[in-house]
Amino acid sequence: MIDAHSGVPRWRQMANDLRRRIVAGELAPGADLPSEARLGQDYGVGRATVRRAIAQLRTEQLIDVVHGYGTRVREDVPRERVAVQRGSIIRSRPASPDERATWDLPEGGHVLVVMSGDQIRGTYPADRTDLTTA
Amino acid sequence: MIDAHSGVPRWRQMANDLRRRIVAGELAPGADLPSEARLGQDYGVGRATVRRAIAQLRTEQLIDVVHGYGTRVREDVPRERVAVQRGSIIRSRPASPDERATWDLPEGGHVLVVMSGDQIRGTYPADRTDLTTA
DNA sequence: AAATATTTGTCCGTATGTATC
DNA sequence: CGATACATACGGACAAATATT
Repeated sequence: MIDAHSGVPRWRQMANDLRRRIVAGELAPGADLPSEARLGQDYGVGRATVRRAIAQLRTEQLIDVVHGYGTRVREDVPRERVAVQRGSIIRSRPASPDERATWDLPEGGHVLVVMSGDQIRGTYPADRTDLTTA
Repeated sequence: MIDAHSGVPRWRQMANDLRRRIVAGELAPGADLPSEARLGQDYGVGRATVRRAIAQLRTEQLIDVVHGYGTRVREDVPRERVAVQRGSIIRSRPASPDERATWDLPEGGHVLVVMSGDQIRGTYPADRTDLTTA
């Protein structure tokens, strides 16, 4: 499964393979991934490499990791719809540490910022919000 | 600077401190951060810990890292304004690997997706785009 | 052009701590 | 309490990209 001499880093080959299995539905939403130790055996790599691959899928928000439990394929969350006024400017940027704590956002989580002129009209967690321009 | 017994992981204390220095302007946009080796000496931690802190600031898109060169505080890029039609739905989600390659997005980079009904009207790199609801 | 130094990237092993079951 | 699993942290080694001499 892993070609150590392909020039592609092993952690990336591993992340690519896991991503493919997730997108294909082989690893369905809500399903548990094998443990880090098991993945290391399956792919023939050390734990640091496993964790690098897991970290990648995490920033892509394809999986959720729970300390002491394991790793799960992320399930779709119903998105709340927020109407924005005409003339608004909409921006997506990485959440600050405070914002991550406020909304329990994952690593790399973003927020949607709605502005009017220089005034900030609202800030919303990007992973569970859709903006509508009614 | 680092309290090994505070309960807060050392990499997080380090990331917090570097973030503070960046936001305060002590490390200005475009400025080079010290090398990993130097940071390790300054904070009294190993290289793995330095790299974990750096990775954090990277997902927060506060810094850019160039292989073989070093780490720089990210500079503000002018954002392109894209007008969206009334009735559109706007969503921000993590970029796929293909999208990251297309727009040269950093790890954890997002895209803004503009939809009308179930039709996708446009996809834009979130770090250099503002949407306007004219 | 070429060799050298610097710096980040990858990968491994090991140990210990902490959360969940 | 014990077993399992993820989190933190160190050390070492070599590869690859960049900059300098």
